[in-house]
Amino acid sequence: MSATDWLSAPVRAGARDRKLEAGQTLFHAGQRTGGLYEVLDGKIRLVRVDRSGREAILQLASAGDTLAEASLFSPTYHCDAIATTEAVVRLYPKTILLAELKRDPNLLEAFAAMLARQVMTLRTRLERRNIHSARDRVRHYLTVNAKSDGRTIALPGTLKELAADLGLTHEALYRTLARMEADGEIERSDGLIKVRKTM
Amino acid sequence: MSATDWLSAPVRAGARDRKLEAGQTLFHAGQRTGGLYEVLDGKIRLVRVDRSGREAILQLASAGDTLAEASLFSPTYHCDAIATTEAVVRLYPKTILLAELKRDPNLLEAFAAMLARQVMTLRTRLERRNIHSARDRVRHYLTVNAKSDGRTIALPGTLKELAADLGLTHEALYRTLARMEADGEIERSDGLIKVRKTM
DNA sequence: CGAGTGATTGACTTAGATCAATGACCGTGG
DNA sequence: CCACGGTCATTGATCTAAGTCAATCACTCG
Repeated sequence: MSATDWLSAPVRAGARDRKLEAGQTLFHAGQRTGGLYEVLDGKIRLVRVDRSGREAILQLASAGDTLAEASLFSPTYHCDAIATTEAVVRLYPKTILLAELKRDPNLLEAFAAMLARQVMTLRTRLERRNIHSARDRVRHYLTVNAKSDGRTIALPGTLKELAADLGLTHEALYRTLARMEADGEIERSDGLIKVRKTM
Repeated sequence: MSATDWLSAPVRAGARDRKLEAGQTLFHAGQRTGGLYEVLDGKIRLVRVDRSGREAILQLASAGDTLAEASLFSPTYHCDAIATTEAVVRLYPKTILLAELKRDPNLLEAFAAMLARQVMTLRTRLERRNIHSARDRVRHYLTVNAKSDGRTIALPGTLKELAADLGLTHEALYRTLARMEADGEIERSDGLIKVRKTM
């Protein structure tokens, strides 16, 4: 389920961990690419900085996320990576990883499959952001993430995290869920949401 | 630059085009996967339908977009694909494509590279949606899409399309650009936007 | 020339952001 | 063992930016 479980033993063996202080730079634009990073702890932000010093965040990676996949296929980085908090990252060096991908077609296929899945879920999340109403956005999340029974949804983390994922403030999400529950559209119990039968 | 220029000649040779009327189904969930689709004309929506018949759009694919990459690695589809308008799609059959990917590591690498790039741009667009202010969202777009001079941005299509990409109504975008121009932050000329030097 | 679309601006409304406060819970260190 | 700091969950009040509705002008295309 994790973003890196497709990696083979030889690649894992070559991994190196690195600890970063808050504010420390992991790499910057123009630098030679090192490989694939996995965030083990903390938060790393990938940013592009324009002439006037404004930062545009390209990705905010938290524990479990992977970063700079595209850098595997590029000689240099095109953005800066900076630790937003104290953080630990794991580097799978490009040389080993690319060699392994070349040597082992199954690994490459697993890599491609993982990327394809990511593309799919990212597109879905982006599509969800096109929905303006908070309630409909929650409904979209619920129908997309329902288990096989089509009714039950397990919340992966806190509601605050879900709110961030949905692009809502946590207050807005709390209110929306409260209203949906009051209207009998959903039922809540600890980490679960059940959608009531709509007839 | 197109989403399919990584495809090799043998794969292209096996492609088949198909025309769809508006409302017609391309495939539905549970059906055996056919391969990789490219939208040549019109719009196709990928939807998951819940018990009560509500549709949740997973992707809205327009001409030039590719769809169902992940289905290459799955035996059955997990959503429905329906033509929203009259449309033409090109199918690169799974059997040929997978065989070619297996046979030709360079092709597989090109495929992975394309997917990795897509992941990157999708993440960037998603990150942009986390910005609430219309003006800051436009600024994010401008800094991310600036040419090498860091000032000039070529608009790929119409402003309406850009507005949709940014997750704004076209009115909101027009107003925001007008205000930014009035404030001297940008200059506009036909299909170009220039960011004024900020000191 | 009329239909269709993009660009633009105005007026009005509202949903969600923002600010603020509270209670529950949890781990921890004295 | 308990007080304390921290975070999550929740709700209230207020405000505003962006959505919605609407009208106009410029263009293009058949």
